[in-house]
Amino acid sequence: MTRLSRYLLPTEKQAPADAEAISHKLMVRAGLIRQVGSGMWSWLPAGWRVHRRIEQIIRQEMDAIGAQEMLMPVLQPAELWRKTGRIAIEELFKLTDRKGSELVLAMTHEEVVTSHVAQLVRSYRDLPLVLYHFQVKERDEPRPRAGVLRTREFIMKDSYSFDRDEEGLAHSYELHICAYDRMMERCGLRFYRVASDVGMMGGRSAHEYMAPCPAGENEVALAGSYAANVEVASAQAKPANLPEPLDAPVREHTPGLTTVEEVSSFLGVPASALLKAYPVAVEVQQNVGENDLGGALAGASAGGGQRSAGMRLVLVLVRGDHFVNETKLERALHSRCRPASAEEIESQIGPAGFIGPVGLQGRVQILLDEAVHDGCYVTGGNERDVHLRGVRPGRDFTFDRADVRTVCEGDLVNGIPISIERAIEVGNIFQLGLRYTEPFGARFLDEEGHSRPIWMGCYGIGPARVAAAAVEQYADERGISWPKAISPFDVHIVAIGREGGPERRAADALHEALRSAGFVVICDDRDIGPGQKLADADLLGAPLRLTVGRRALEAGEVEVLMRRGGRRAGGIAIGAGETELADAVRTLWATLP
RNA sequence: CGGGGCGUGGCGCAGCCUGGUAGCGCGCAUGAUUUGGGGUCAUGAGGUCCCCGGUUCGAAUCCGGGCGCCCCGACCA
Repeated sequence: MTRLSRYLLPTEKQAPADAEAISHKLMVRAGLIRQVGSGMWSWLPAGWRVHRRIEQIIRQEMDAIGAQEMLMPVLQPAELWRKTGRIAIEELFKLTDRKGSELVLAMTHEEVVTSHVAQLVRSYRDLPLVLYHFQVKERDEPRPRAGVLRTREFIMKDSYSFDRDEEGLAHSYELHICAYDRMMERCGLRFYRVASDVGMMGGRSAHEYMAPCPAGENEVALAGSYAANVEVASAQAKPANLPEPLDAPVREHTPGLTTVEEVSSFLGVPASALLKAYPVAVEVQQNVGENDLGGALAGASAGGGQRSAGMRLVLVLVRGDHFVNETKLERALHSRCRPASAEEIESQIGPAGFIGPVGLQGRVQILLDEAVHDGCYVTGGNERDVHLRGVRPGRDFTFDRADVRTVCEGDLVNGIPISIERAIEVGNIFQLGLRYTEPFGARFLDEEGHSRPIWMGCYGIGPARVAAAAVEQYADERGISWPKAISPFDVHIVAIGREGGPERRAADALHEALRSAGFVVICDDRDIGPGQKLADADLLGAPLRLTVGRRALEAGEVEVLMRRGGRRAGGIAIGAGETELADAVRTLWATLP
């Protein structure tokens, strides 16, 4: 029996002063988590129950697709990470032991699992293989935030698939999509599966599982069946409103006017008729073919720097009402890039705030966004206090083209306008391809005895984020409202009245009946006022609340409240036998979200 | 990495400017009262005022250094 009088559930009336996000406030207030340091959190008993229930759902769905659970260490030799080049990642914790050996704290486990597979898998008969574990991940986050949403240490389920060929990988990927869809549904989350950037993992195709909520750090673009992270989303732009074309560019004096807003209002043209010039410094690759290895990982200035051969400038042009998307830009350039420094701009292009594409031929590559259609635009004049009107791409400057802008709300995909929502990334799946198996020499012998590389995928999901997302999505002004599958308790019994009184005896009987029927029950038997108990029950958010007070005893019925929406259900007869009680609750339970 | 803010009992805060016995609300303990929405009363416990150094007769308060934590930004030229 779980009695609140004996349970560590430190609820608080006031949220921590520094909390912003709803989930942060409520999870602390409800006594689920406590902070240890920046980005470091303990899970208190009730919070840990939530975490474990989510884990269990994930575990069941992984097992259901034939994945095998194992466990790999967090502390790892740095050598493994040198092999893949990921030693250069800044978020990777590095340390040395007393002998001076270099170690890392793993942020994911591709290196270890792949090194195992490279050793242990020999034959096509050993494939396909899916391995997973729940393990702590360590990340030196530049900025931990929002309680358990972005932490430096967290538990993640990560699985790794190993296949004979690309088709096998695609199949493993599909299996994971099914498993992940089911996990999300079973956890009761509203979610989107969106196309995403491959990011630091390197590799090929990728999707993210996004739970929409205001505290989310990501934005997703949605249009009908289209769903993509804004970092990679593409869409058809709303048409620009262009002025009459001119035969040649005309100089305009624009003293001190450097922003799109200033220039467009001064010249009386809409922002969409301007070309915004965004100079970036791009890493020059010596050997593009080899790039898949280091790829997006080797930071511009990071140590190792195997193939950086200096920087060159590229002038990116997007419409004045659009924004450059650096993720898409790096993809288009097949290289890391960063905004150019003030010195680089001044020395190679022109005065900051007045730069443009005209007159740069041969000196700086010009990359024109696809949403810039033929017509005459206003651009910087590469001269202080001067802009040019009537600049026409192709006539007045030459360019390369790419889709490098961030989509806007209302842009079209297949004729359907995009909406943009904030969301928490709770899971992600990647087709890694040979990104990790090659460096570790993970190969197998096929039916003909030929050695072939193993095709790999990886798949992560964070139970803590699932929990936080559920809190965000369903909380109301009274507190948390858990989906029934992941609530710390199924039923919260509020026992009003004095200890030893008839209400308490009735509550105990109810507790025992439901417990033996398989429900996880918490009973508030504390010697405090009824208001406090009811408020704590609201805060903790179990889906079903049963109140046993004098009112109930007189009516001969226990009062039932469904937390979501605060709906009252018909009472349950107190005098009924255990079986009848359990059946009544079971019937109600089936109707809960 | 840039900007801003904060560190005083478990939580939320005041006191600091203008140096002089460390306070308030909630919580906690004990007792009484109350028992369907955080009720009431009484008594009580609990603090290295983040740390180190300096100034001073005297530092939570002033000065210097450090540590910790939070928020915003880190594309809009």
